[in-house]
Amino acid sequence: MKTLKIPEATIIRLSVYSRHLTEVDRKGIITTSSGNIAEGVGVSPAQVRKDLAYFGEFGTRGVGYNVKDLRQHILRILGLSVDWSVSLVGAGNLGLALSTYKGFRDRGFIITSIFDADPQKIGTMIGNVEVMPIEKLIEVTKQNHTQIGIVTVPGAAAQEIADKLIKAGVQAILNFAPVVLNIPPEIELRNVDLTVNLEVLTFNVGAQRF
Amino acid sequence: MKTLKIPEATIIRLSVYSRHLTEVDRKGIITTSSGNIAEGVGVSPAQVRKDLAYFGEFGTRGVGYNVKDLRQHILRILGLSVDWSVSLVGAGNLGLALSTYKGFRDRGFIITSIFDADPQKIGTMIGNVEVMPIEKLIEVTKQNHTQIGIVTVPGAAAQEIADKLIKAGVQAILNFAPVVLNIPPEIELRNVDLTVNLEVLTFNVGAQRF
DNA sequence: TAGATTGTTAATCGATTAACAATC
DNA sequence: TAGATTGTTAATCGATTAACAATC
Repeated sequence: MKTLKIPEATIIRLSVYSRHLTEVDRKGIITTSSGNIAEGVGVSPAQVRKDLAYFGEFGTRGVGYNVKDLRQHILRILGLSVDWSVSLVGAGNLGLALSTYKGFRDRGFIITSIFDADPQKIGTMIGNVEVMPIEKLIEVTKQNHTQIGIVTVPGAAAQEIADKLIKAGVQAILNFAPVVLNIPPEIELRNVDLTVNLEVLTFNVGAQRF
Repeated sequence: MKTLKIPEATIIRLSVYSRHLTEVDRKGIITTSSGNIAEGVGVSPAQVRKDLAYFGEFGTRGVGYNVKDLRQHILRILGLSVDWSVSLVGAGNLGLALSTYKGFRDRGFIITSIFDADPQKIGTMIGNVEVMPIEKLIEVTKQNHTQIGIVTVPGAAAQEIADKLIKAGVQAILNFAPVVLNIPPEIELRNVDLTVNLEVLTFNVGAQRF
């Protein structure tokens, strides 16, 4: 099996392209080009073609790309031709926000279970999902064959929760806790670090100092 | 003025190093090394030294780094030796979560005003900040000399809000709306794209296909 | 001094950009 | 055919890693 390594930046851009194509399709436009896409998302046309070239030939020389087709191809590449079951751990404000975030369901991410340590929260409903105690995390996540865990607990609890999620068989974790998690290499991990993002901004605002 | 360009990846890592050093300092440890830091945050020692070398010499050969000193140096580099005023626009669940996020205040990011388009929300309090109408955004943000805007409105409204923030004089925008914003080059912009992050995970989980 | 660890240079690796032949 | 646009190769640019002299 060919394991050509693909830049992560390419994957991020593909996700953005697909969202752009959804918009373009909604406008009823049939055909587009690397130049159009590039303009729509703020990259170069060569970048668009290079990114797509990792996965095949989706266009027609002299013509461009069929919008619907290309969109479908990219969704399939990203693994979005099927739904994904997600366990969310930590029903604080951020967990609540993510649980009710429309964008996830639109892309096929279904939050099938929510867990929290706070007895006050257990049994309450978020959307149509009941908040369950952490003690049920492994059992329920296993039962649902859930592939993805989202961690929105405080930093101090995050490693323990990640360990439980992995024990429950998830293949990927999206971590919002501001800590470096220790995770076996076969588990996919991404960190969304809210303060780090602000700090890149403040560095750049003052960057003329260097 | 020397304008040595510094990789964005370096800035992100510096932020993580500083957080790690806060922990180490809390444990009462006086001296550390690039090897210790590297182990703590999951990078190589050479990477740590290289990142620091962009900004000066902070260590002692044969000895290592003073924890408190290095932490302070990094915070200053990141622009965190002063507080930053933040305007948050969009008081939905995500806006609420960010408004009450302890981690921001801990690093010197003070949310000084919150705006929303929903008349139902206007006048309600989030923490000790009153939700104001969008019509007041420019005036209040200017008055406060706010440097940073956080956008947590729906995608369709995001560009308009970004324009207003820029008109109000912010220097940086953290955008959570899943759209590509059009922003003048002198304004710093970072996008936190929640679905894109999940999609990088699903791609990687299925990546053996390529 | 001997051992440890930095700061820095050179080598490697990887990603982006530019150019253009292929082809609709 | 002439014009347009892809797919792909080569050139460039940038970031990471490895190695080591400096030095505490």
